[in-house]
Amino acid sequence: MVTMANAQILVVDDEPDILSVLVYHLSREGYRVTTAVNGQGALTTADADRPDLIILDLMLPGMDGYEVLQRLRRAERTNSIPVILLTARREEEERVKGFEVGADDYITKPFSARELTLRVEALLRRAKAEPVSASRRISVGPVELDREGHRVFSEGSEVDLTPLEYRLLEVLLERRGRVQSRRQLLQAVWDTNASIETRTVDMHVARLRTKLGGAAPLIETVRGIGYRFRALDK
Amino acid sequence: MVTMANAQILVVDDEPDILSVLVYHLSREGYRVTTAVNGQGALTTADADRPDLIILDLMLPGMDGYEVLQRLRRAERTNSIPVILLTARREEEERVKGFEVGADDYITKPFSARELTLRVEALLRRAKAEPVSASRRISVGPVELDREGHRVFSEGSEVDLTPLEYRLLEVLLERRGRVQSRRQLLQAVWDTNASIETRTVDMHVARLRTKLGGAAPLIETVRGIGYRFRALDK
DNA sequence: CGGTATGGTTACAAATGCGTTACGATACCG
DNA sequence: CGGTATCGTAACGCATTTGTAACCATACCG
Repeated sequence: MVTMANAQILVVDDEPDILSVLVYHLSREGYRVTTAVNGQGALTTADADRPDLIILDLMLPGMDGYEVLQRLRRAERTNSIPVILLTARREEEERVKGFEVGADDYITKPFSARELTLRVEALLRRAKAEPVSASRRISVGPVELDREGHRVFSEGSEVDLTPLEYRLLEVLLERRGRVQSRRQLLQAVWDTNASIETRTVDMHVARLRTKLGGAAPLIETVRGIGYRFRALDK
Repeated sequence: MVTMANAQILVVDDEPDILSVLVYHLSREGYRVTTAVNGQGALTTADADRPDLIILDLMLPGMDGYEVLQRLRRAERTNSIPVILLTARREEEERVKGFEVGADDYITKPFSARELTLRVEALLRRAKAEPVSASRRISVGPVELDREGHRVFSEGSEVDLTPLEYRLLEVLLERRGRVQSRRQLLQAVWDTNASIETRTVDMHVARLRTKLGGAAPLIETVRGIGYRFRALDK
């Protein structure tokens, strides 16, 4: 199976054994693999090579995985690259923290080769399928957006949005699962570099949230970074 | 080639020579042909026989071709019959006036048999194909639009619309459920890119709304975007 | 535990969009 | 040639939308 052939993957781990296992499996699947053994190297390589996916161990000497992820997410060149966190700890707390900082998926050690490739494939597929920009209808979880009719539904019933809220939701849905910085959202929603406070984004996100309703927050806050629409479907 | 075999064509001309030539060529192509030699006869025959096509000479004794055409268009039973105007004059002005009154095509004398049959075939084909793409009758909620009769009904009773209002409604109905920007409507209703203010659309939408009546607004405003006819049925 | 940063929430003035009315221009008709 | 219908534009006012500031709640940090 040559699913997402030729995708480039950056693997970050300081333990040689794990690193070599990862490289072996991924290469065997046909991926181009680059490596880094610490946070600084990971950031440099990510910025330079712009890999399609990053597999990041949380336990690193010096700068730990969370911080690496945070920095990746802060930089616009790298903040939309899917990241899989790798950790020995299975605790719920870790997962939550990881997702909050902007991870896309999680693998706990020990892992099977099958699990690894499945998750890698899933993420690459999602990233590739992302350009739904042209589709007439976007449907994510309980939210539906009908472009032709310019209407939005949440759990079946129509939601009345202002033009700006509509655009904001549209952008978030198009880029669901990926953290968007306030500046990115400003650029996408408010078009050109309008001189608008980044805090204004918060406002409209809040309004959107209440209008969309629902118990679980569909639009998640990634502290220090920005916002992200939960990737539920697929 | 027996393209649109068995179609019935009414030929209206007062000059025996031309009339016989027309009848000859058309009969040879397999069409059923009836004739009239003046306006009054043309109208009577058209109303009685409901031909599939009318070839109408502009120069007629008494009631001239324009008037015949105008009357054909006003009568519900005949106003959707394709008409080819026949004239000796090639002037642009004549063509324009003819099309304005509702002609579908134009043939200038002298004409070749080939030109005649080509145009006849083209029109018949178009008329026949039409009901496939555009139905003769659109019915959405309480509103009915009858293309044949060029009439509009709201909750059963007829509504008197100006030509422009009719066209606007037609476009909105055809694209019901989809938002149309003012610019899109301008293009669709006013045809060519006439230099018309987008706000003018609002005007006519407002007029349409009041004429259509009804409690719930059938034509919805999508703030910042345009208008949309409510998609009720299906 | 305070203190600080970050995000959520509320309030409000300014800007914008739209419905409406009025009116002039033009075409059509008797 | 006056009368009528149709249409495009301008102008006014109301309602909604929206950006900002201010204040409150919570998370993070030592």
